Amino acid sequence: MTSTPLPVEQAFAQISRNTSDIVTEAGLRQVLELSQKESRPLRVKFGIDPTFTHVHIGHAVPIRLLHIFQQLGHLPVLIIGDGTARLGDPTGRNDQRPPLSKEEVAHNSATYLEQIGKILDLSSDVCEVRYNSEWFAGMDFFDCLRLASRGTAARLLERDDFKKRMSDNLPVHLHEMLYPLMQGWDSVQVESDIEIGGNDQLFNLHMGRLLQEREGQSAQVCLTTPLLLGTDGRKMSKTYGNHVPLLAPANDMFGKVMSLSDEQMSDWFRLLTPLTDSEIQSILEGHPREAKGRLASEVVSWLHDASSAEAAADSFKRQFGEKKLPDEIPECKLESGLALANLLKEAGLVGSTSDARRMIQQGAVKVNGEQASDPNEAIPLGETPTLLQVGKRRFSNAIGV
RNA sequence: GGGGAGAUUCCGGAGUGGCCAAACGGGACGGACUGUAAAUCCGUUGGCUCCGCCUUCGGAGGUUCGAAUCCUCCUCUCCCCA
Repeated sequence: MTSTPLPVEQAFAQISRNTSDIVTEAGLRQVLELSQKESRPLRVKFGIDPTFTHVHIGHAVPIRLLHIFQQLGHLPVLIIGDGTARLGDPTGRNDQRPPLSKEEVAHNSATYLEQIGKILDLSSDVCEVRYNSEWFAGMDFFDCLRLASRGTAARLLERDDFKKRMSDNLPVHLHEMLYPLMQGWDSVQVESDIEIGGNDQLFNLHMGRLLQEREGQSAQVCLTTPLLLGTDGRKMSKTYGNHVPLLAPANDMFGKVMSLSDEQMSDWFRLLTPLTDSEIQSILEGHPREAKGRLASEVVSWLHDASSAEAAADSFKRQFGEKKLPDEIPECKLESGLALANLLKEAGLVGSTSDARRMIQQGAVKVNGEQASDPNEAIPLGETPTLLQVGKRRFSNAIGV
């Protein structure tokens, strides 16, 4: 993955295109120059807490920046926060995170690496993966006190979410205040030259600088990436259902990107594809549907591969553009003569017979292409598959047993 | 140590004896339309042997013809004062 180093200014431009804050720009130029002069790869830290299992495409933005560094010949240092996860990052939250069990943390860590591996080359010669329990697990109470003595209450209370909670009379727990210090301590431990984080991480990133200086290291450069909004333009979040999971199958991922609202396209192009600004510009001047199709193809070929992207684009066009059947319809073997509502449930197309009845009532159900209206109709099944369809996206070929 | 608030259907959050399978918002799903799984509009959103029946409102009991709503105990959350 290592390539010949780019001139500093070129690298700088490529990096800054994908960041929202750079602390400091001069510092960034300086480490890039130093790295080139000493031909030493920069240690670029990125920490994630394994607090949940599904990584989505919004999380991919900083990881993609990490990958850009990797391609420039630098060394990503991935910190799996199995220590900090036990505490939980209070950033942006107005309540405490529930503490996670050891088992949950271990499970989440494993799924994280799988997902991140889609974006970043995790081979040990081009990437360093560290678990921060490595240094936190062995600290005793006096070590904690020593760490705590590095920060001041006033400084920690500058944080927005702490400040807000204090003024709203919501609790701010002592251990939460230690979180930024822990993240900063990670930087000291891995001697990072640069740390990347989402743009809500700036405060925590700064702690790394502070602690590194106290320990006699040079302060890391902090880079934050812009926030990628969800498909509907709101903050990307699972509860809004507006995210794209990194592990989504190609067809699904393609469709999800196609459901992006038009206004989001330009950001998504910039933050998720390698296209240049002028290329993006000209794509956006064309038809929005074509542009979105291009975006979807780019994203799918990035996270899957080019041929899946092509296949996904084809089947999307066929299924939704021309309203034809998808190319693969799952089969199920069922008893012949069941009432339609029960048949749909057995085929797994609906969650319950009540649900089936509702769908039929709403005109969503087709049997062999014919709209069905009677939930009690007995459906004979034979060796020739009977095509069951619920809505535009649920299909099954039923065969009698 | 003292005082107070609360646990509701996927989520948030109404409801404080019958009109409650439970408002409203979010999410999800369906239909129409289209430029697409955009946008917009309309509708659905506990289960079943479905014009009727069954099980839900933290857990266990109790009062009542009738309880998400009242009482008792339990579990768990949260706030304020000290």
